[in-house]
Amino acid sequence: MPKIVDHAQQKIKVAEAAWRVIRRSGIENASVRNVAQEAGISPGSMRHYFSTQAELFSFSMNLVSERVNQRILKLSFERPVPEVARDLLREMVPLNEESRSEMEVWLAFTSKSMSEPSLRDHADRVYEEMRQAMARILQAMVEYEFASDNLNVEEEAVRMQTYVDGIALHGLLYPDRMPPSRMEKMLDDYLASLCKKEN
Amino acid sequence: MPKIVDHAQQKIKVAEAAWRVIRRSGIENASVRNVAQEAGISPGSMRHYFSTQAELFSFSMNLVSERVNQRILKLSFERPVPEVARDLLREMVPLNEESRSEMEVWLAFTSKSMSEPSLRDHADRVYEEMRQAMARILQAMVEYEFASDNLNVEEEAVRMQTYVDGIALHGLLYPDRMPPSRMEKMLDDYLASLCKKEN
DNA sequence: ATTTTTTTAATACAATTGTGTTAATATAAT
DNA sequence: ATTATATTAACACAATTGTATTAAAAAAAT
Repeated sequence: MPKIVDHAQQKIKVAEAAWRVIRRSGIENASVRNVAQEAGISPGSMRHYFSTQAELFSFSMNLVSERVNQRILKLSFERPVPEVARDLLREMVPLNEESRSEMEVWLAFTSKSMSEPSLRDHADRVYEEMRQAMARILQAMVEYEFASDNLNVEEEAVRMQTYVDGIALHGLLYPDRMPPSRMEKMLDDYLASLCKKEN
Repeated sequence: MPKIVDHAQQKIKVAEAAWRVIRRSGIENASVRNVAQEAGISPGSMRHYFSTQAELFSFSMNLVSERVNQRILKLSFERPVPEVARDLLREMVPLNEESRSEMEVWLAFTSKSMSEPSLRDHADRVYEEMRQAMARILQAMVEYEFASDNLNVEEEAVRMQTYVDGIALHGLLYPDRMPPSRMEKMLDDYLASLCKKEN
């Protein structure tokens, strides 16, 4: 009957507008009206897709992690494990404008999640998923004998995540001293250090 | 003549109230009125110490880094370099409630600084100071032959800072998997890796 | 005790916020 | 063309925001 618009697509359009507002002016300026204007629709209209601001934030935060997830799942796993590991880690630091944008927004949401339990749940879930992905690739490195079987996989996964997130944070905040080339080198060096037996 | 109150002390009292509000409810709720109430004074009264909210934020952010600085300067430097290095790094991660509180607030300000140039300047300055402190301790480790003189001090300082900030971030956000004991171990392991010659 | 000056309290104001409500519009099926 | 309905625009409302102003209160010097 009426004007059929892709509901899901429209929500994504609005969420991406929210990202742009957050990047440009901070999450404290991501008001309903500002996001609607950025999305090119009326504020009242936006309420049709997100009846509350909390919903919009939750959806926008979810969409960030989903995008990263999709890129990771799109990686080819039919390759030597070290190559897969390298590409996996590279998806978790801001190497290009797209991932940089996502991670700036992610940092804003993560920071807000410290005092917002609803966002906190999602942040924790994503943290766990990432850690598990890292544990799996480490396990594979051990099984294919690229890494020593002395390696404590679970413990190393936490260390890896800490290391990678440190690189990502500095890549975001201090890109002059931590440009993409430096991030890649630090990731490569780290993976190389894992490949030496008996570390 | 009139009621003499320690102006500087009062500003600190207000800034610390701002910290508590930021920790409890996020920086977006650190309004003039909320902070004044937390400090136990009237909103109009607070304007005598901070005529604008931007001033309050700037002062509060400065106070955080000053506290960390003061603790670092209070360290005894008349000791074996590796001990000094260990204690220096331990001041840069949330090992106790005091530093945890400071760093939670610091993360909030740092995150806000991404879209607030005024705060950004201070964040960058502190980043440089910390990196230089790390470079100095690394230089000392080389000079006293605890570390190989092959070590590129400036490059390693960036790596060290990235590593330490990663630990601090995970200590803040995921204290279950990154408790103080784990942070200490990761710092110790890192320093030990520097002490092996020819790395 | 009086005076001087800092500090506080109380209000005011326009702007912006999140959230509702309601009337108008546009679109696709009949 | 008519109709049914999804979509939009416009406005309303109370709450909160930063900032400003003004009168009351408090305290220390004389």
